[in-house]
Amino acid sequence: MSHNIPDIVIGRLPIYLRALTRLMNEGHEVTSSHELGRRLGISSAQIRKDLSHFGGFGKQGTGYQITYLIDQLRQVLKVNREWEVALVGAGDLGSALAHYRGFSDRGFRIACIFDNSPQKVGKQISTFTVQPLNELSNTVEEHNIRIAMIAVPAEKAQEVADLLIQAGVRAILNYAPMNLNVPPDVRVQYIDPVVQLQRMTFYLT
Amino acid sequence: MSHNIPDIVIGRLPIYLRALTRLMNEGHEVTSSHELGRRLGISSAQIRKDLSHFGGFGKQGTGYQITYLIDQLRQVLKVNREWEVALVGAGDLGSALAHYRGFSDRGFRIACIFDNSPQKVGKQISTFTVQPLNELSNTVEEHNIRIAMIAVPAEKAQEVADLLIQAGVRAILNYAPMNLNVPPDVRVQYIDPVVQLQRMTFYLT
DNA sequence: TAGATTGTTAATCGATTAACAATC
DNA sequence: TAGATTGTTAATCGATTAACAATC
Repeated sequence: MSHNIPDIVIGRLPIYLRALTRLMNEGHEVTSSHELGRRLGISSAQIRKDLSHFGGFGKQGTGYQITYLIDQLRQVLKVNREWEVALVGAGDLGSALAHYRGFSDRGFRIACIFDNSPQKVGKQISTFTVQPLNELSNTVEEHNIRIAMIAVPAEKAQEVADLLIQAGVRAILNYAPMNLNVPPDVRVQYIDPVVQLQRMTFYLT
Repeated sequence: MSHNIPDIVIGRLPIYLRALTRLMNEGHEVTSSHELGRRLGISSAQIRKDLSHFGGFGKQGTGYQITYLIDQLRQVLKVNREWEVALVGAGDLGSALAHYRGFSDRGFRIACIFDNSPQKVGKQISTFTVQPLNELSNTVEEHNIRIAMIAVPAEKAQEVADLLIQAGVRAILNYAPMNLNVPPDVRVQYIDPVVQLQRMTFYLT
């Protein structure tokens, strides 16, 4: 079972989870590695191999009980609970994230929003009041927050990351278009739409 | 040179390009595979190998002229021009994208925005007027637009994708949290913040 | 039983790394 | 020249796929 799972396998589990949830909402009760693979453009062998790292979740001849597999994957990924997330940056993007309704049923809840511009501090965004950056350490430590999203300009991203890590954050979703330098026990994921667009233009004729 | 470049290599080039631009802005004129690798957490061998697919851009003993390498990578990725992008969805996220200033100097320009809600159509967002979805085909075809961003609810994403592809789009950046079914000559990239968060919680203690 | 599909092993494929001659 | 770094080849490492016995 769970010896040392490759990163790349962990990276696919949320995709499986999303597809399974969709299948469930469409009224399916059971699926197979073939059906899931067809939907995702992944080989059925890979899906079975990936899942086998964590246990035998299926039945020969019939496949996988969808609700059961969803439960198991949520457990593996530790999203069978609600994680509080700190959001730094209350610009257009930060506001859009604050309003986004899609976090809560997938394991996350924004708990606080920070910004250092005087125009933003004190502002009401969704159900939150924007806090100044100098309250970040206290708030994050008090709530024992381990996850943060950075939606500030590139020039500020590294210093914000340093602050967050200092306060105990160990997972960062960085929307600023730059690489962050972090200690080895901190995970970072990046969202840069321009990078993703540039990954496609090469193939356009 | 350019026989059949692995996807994964193409995927790293925009990261190199971003880091090189940053180095340039910091005043550097020359860099090495070691320096770049250190910044990105990538081995120097991999960077040299990746670049060697497209030519010899460096000099033994000294490294890479940054402005030259940037030029070459922009050429390889075909972002040494400005691509017009169609944006579908004028909600919080669509609006944030419309206001984002970071596209233009990296090869992209939003050219039009579509939404099918009566409250949104006709609305002014940034410098755009939101157009109804039934104008999508005409506008996309007229401008010969090849790239689109989808920022609509998950339930609508597949039908919007079908419309876009029908109109000639061949590269889609999908913000809706679901997999799209597209023909093999269409590239899709996905942005789902929850997936990225779920890739990190596994590692939290 | 016949048909289907899992979980796993072994084979294949591809990507990363190490090493070094070439050379600035 | 001495030191540094590239581009490339070969070795290593890891991930994907194919195949199939087990079994529902």
